[in-house]
Amino acid sequence: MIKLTHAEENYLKAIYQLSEAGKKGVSTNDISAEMKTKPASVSDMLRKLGEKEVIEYRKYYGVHITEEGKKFALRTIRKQRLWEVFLVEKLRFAWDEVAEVADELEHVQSTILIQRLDEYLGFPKFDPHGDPIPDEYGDVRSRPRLPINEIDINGTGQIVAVKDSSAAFLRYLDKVGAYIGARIKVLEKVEFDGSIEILVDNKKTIFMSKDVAANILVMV
Amino acid sequence: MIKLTHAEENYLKAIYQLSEAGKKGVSTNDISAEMKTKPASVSDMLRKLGEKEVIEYRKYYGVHITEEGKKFALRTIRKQRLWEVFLVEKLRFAWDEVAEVADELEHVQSTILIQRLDEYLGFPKFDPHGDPIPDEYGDVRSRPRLPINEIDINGTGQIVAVKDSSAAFLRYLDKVGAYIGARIKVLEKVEFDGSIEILVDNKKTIFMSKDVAANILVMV
DNA sequence: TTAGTGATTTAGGTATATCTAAATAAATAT
DNA sequence: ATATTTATTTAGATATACCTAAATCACTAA
Ligand SMILES: [Mn+2]
Ligand SMILES: [Mn+2]
Ligand SMILES: [Mn+2]
Ligand SMILES: [Mn+2]
Repeated sequence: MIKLTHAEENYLKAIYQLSEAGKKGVSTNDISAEMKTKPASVSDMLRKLGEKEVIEYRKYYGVHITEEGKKFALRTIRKQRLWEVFLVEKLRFAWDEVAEVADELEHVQSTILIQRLDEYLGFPKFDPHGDPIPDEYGDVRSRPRLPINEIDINGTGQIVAVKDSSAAFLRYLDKVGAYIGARIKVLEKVEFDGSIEILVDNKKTIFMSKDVAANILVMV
Repeated sequence: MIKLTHAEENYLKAIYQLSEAGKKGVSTNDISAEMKTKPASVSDMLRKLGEKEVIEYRKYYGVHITEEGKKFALRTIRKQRLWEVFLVEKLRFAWDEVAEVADELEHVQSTILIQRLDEYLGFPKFDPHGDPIPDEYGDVRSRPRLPINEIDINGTGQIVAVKDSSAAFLRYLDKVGAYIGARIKVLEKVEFDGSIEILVDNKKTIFMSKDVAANILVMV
């Protein structure tokens, strides 16, 4: 049976998520940026992950995650997101405060711990950022969702997730009053810079840049 | 500010607990046995802990923990015991199943996490094995307690802790029906081998060896 | 089609945490 | 008081996970 270290789990999760985002092979530099380590360290790690056959690694041509690798990555992601739910729902963490702690908790090794946590939380399907929680077999049920900037004028929907989970972005959303579950309607799209005005819960209007809008995901 | 690695935290906790048990300096071999590492590895670690001034280390003469070291050890112990309470109270772990998992969870770095966990658990004062949980300043309020074999015939009391927290011992206690909180009365002490018969909750009698009795702590 | 640039890997180094085997200090027994 | 035993440390290795600097590969632009 393959065993992964904490560092290997972190890299593999990053590789999985980068490959989901981009579809094609993931580059050393992308991983380096995501992991905040130097490209040289990434090359080292890719060799090791290749040997463990959780990625397919061709020098100079980026990596692809294997089926086996996906299973490991999804297991880590499941743990991360369950712990995020725990921190928010049970320990009253804000959604911008969970990243660091969940990034440690996700490495605790215990199958029963995760099963029990899942049960204790009521088998949540989504984490505090709207991201789907894989089940124990690695199945992810993802909802169809669109960034706000791709919604037509007068189109309506419900905020279901954020693409960027950085503390800075999340705190900004808190400040302007955008949150998961909010019902929105697109009131105006400025041709010039793509900025957008939305109505939240039929009460409040929010102006946002195209950049912000692109990071808020809505179910129509 | 001193930073300790996971391994250093584990060693320091072991050293603290061994020195509490024995009072005098702790030997390399004792630590080696407790940590399940070789004496050579312990020597290495002692040098490092000495440099960080959490222990006082004189080669060949064992170690003493410093005041600074005690603070760190008690912080780790606090975290371990709070997580043990969480696992038992919230996730329905048995008291013999928590050791391994809590031994990982105790290393998660987040002051707020522990404060919130403490609050969430209702500020418990004792862990599932009856051991006191230090407060956030490292103060431990320990109850006076005696091993059953030191109680006189017809003496009564309440089981408040176990000295040995190994899964084997705890499962044995489950089997014979001894548990934290049980009210007991010493019915007989066999002169020959020190074995003891007790009455539990005025209902059930249990025979136990002196060895077992010595590991069950009672408040009189 | 080749020179140059940027991406990537390799080489060599540090720090942590372990090990085995050898050396040495301390404790014990004769 | 010395020899033997036991405890402990040191020496030298391995494995992980990083780093910087140098080398090398791949792609692109002339
Ligand atoms: Mn992580
Ligand atoms: Mn999340
Ligand atoms: Mn531990
Ligand atoms: Mn305990």
